Order: sequence, then structure tokens, then C-alpha cells
Amino acid sequence: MLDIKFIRDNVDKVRKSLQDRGAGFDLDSFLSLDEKRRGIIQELDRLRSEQNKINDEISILLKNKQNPEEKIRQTKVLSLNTGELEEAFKEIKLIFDEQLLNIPNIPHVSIPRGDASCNSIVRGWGKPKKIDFKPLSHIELSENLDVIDFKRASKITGSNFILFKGKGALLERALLNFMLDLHTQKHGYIEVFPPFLVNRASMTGTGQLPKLEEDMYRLKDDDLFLIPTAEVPVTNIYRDDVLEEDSLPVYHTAYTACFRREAGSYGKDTRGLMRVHQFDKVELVKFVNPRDSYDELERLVADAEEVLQLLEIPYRVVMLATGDLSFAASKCYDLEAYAPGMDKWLEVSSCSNFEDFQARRSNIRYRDKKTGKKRFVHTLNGSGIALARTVVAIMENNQNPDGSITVPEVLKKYMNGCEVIKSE
RNA sequence: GGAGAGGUGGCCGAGUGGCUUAAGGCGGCGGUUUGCUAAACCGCUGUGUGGUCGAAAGGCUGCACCUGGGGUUCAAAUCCCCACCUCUCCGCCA
Repeated sequence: MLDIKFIRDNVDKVRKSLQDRGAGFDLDSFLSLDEKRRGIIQELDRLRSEQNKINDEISILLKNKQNPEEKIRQTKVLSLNTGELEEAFKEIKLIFDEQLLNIPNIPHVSIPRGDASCNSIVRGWGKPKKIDFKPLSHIELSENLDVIDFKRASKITGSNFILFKGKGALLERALLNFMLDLHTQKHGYIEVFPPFLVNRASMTGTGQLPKLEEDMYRLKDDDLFLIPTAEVPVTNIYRDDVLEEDSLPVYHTAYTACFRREAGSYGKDTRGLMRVHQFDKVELVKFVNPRDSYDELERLVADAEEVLQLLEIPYRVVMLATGDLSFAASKCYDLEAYAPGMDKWLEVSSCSNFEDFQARRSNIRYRDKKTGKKRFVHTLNGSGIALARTVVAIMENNQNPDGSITVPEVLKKYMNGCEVIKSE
């Protein structure tokens, strides 16, 4: 969330941010609500102050064995007034807090203004392999090779779930191990394996709540949520903590399954692995000194890109425009892998700098060495990378005329030496 | 799932309704002493929020904060209810 003081002092900036994002938020009525809120605080504090004084006087009277009846009568009335005002304050605070949580982060100046059509392609890597036959889609390939069983996944759970089989399951597992090894051994991330279920406070801390409740799987009896991304549990590791400045930056990587209801997206990419309710992902999360966060973002993107480079999958890096930016992010790069079977660019990673937006919500701070003051860290995260669609890219890029799939060089050792996935 | 014990500042730990402005200790910061270090001694010590002064750093001032939420009372760390978390024992279990 944004700092209310910042909002008050920078109304124009916030207004422009809301416009650029196309967010429908009534800033003016929020500001007048804030004014009202502060008015009540002042009156409430005045009443309490008066009451505190009389209470002290009562204490002294009692100590001197004098009768405090008169004073007690006085403060009884006061207490009644305070109680009423407290009710009013509670009501207004509830609305105020919720509205504050619904104001999106301010987009960084470096990104294009406008909707998704204004997204800009920053760079590309690799060239699609020459495929001199009509390439199959991953759906056809995986059904022919019997490595994914879509029908039975539907039977077990429902549509848009996946049942990997045989070499398909092995490929999934190999990819996860390959990516975790790369990030821990080469890029310096510390691996964590967090819970897949989180509570409401964690979901609010990273910004999924209150806005996106209907997008998530929720366990009503326990008020827990299945995580839509490892970003949630991993960022919340340090909720309400104060880190030492010297310990920054902190890098974590985690494998988790991710669960998304994808409510309202039926009809879009609903076949195959494109948009599924459960997928595997290796996530990268950084907690950094605010001074460094934009350099850290570039390195984060590079770390995610290296996965695709080593897998030899052609991709492009897209800088999102203000209107396409997610709620909590101030700057975001998407990585899109090319899939020749579908002739589509698939979003396989999203790398964002949240500045102090999540840190303020989650109360993650560091102690400034010079001043001794606590300040909010900057948080960043990115997929490094998301699996289902990466599997699509691997299958479709590496397919052979006979319908088999060549295993990328770097994955061979993770697949017990298997070089080609073929019909058995 | 059942029974019990707990949750107090950065940490440990006292505190059963009003001199609590949260004792005492550890740690941290500053100082005295000192050839240097240590010890000893002295002083200081958190967070949030509102107002106000200031260019700022920050100052002054009010309020709130003893896990969270309700309640009782003129007054709650303290009494009552609910939730969450931790620990111990029992049960169940991969």
C-alpha cells in the first residue's frame, strides 16, 4: 500500500498513477474521508486526555483516603462520550483501511503509459529452429507420446488439471531440479520450501487480498488459501521483521505448486497446458536496500532469462505498460517463450519491483546503519520460471518429424540420461 | 481430537484493578577512568499515530500500544469471553 502521508503530499502524482493504470478509484472521496478520520482522532485524543487527567486525580484522592465520588461522576459522562466517538472512529477506520489497501502502486517513470498494446519489447533471444514439417501442438505431441493424460486429470479433479505420466512426469521433475540448482548454485539464492497454504494476513501482505479473493482457492473452515504463487509464503517469511542493513540483499528461491481458479477466463487458452488451475513454478524473491532495487530488478530478469537460454528456447523480454501492470508492481518485465506448434509467445515469467508497496503492507523493514532508524525494504520477485508453459515450449521447439521430442542438453543428467522422449 | 500450562519492549523476566511514567537484568548507544583493551561506574534507550515548529535532520506536545478481537469498570498488562500461536501429556496418523 501507499503511505497515507505520501498520498496527501502528492495528490497529483497519485491521481496520474490511477489514470495511467485505468484504475477506477475515487481519490477525492478518499481524501475527504481521511480528513474526517483525522478530525475524529483529534477530538478523541482530546477527550481521552481529559479523562486521563481526572483518572489521575481519582488515584490521588484514593491514596489520600478522600472521597472521589464527585470526580467519578464527572468522568462517567466523559467516558460515555468517548465510547460513542470510538464507535464512530472504528466505522470510519474500517472503510479507510480497506480503501487504502485498494490503491495500486505507482508505476515507475521509465515504463510506457497506456494499455497492453503499449507494452514494449525490450529485447529478444534466440531464433526459432527451422522446422521443415508442420509442427504439432504440445497437446497432440503429449497425447501421442502418452506423457500427459488430460482426460483422466479431468476425471480425478476437473477440467484444466494435468496428469503427467512416465517421461512427462520425469521432465517436470527434471526441470524443477535444474532450475533450483541453477539459482542456488550459480545465482546465490537460498532455497526454501514453504507451506502451500497461507492465512489471510499473508495474502493481504503481498497484495492478493482484498482485491483478488475470488481468484483463489479458499478453505472456508480454516480461512486458509492455496497459494497462487510462492511469492506469497516466501515474501511473508519476513513479515513484521526488522532485518539488519548488512544482511541485505536477501535472495530466496522456492519450488511450489501454484493454484489459480482462473474464474472468468473460460474460453481463453483453455486447451492443453496453457491455462491450468495447478502448475509448478520456481520462484525468485529478493529483499533489498531501496537504493539498489532497480539494479536488482535487471539482475532478476537476467537470472530468469538464463533458464530459457540454457534450455535453448527462443524468447523475448516485454516491459509492461502502466495499464497492464499488476496491482502491487511499479515496474514489471514479462518473459515470453516462443511455441512454434501454436505459433504463440507464451508468458513464462513475470519479474517485478514492488518498491516498498508490499513491505509496507507486510511491515518488512531494515535498520539503517547510519541513523539506526527502521525503514521499509524493497521487495522483488519473478518466476524463474513457470513450468506448464515451459513444457509446452520445450515440446514444441524440440519436436522431431517422427513425433519424438529431443531432451534439452542441460536436462539430460536430470533425466537419467534420457535423450529423446519417444513412443514406447 | 482431548487435558493442562503459557504469550509482557531488540532479548530474558517481574508484575491479581488506581505513584506502572511496565521493576530488575541482558544487549545497544553515549560518557568517566585508561598507554591500549577489558572491567568498573554514570547517563540514555521501543513502535505507531494526530497536532505543531523546522528547508531538512529533528524538536515540542497529545493519544494509542503488554499476541489479536470483544466485554466489565470512572479506571485493565491485571478481571471475563472468543480467536490465533507456543509448550507439555494423551489419542490418532504418513
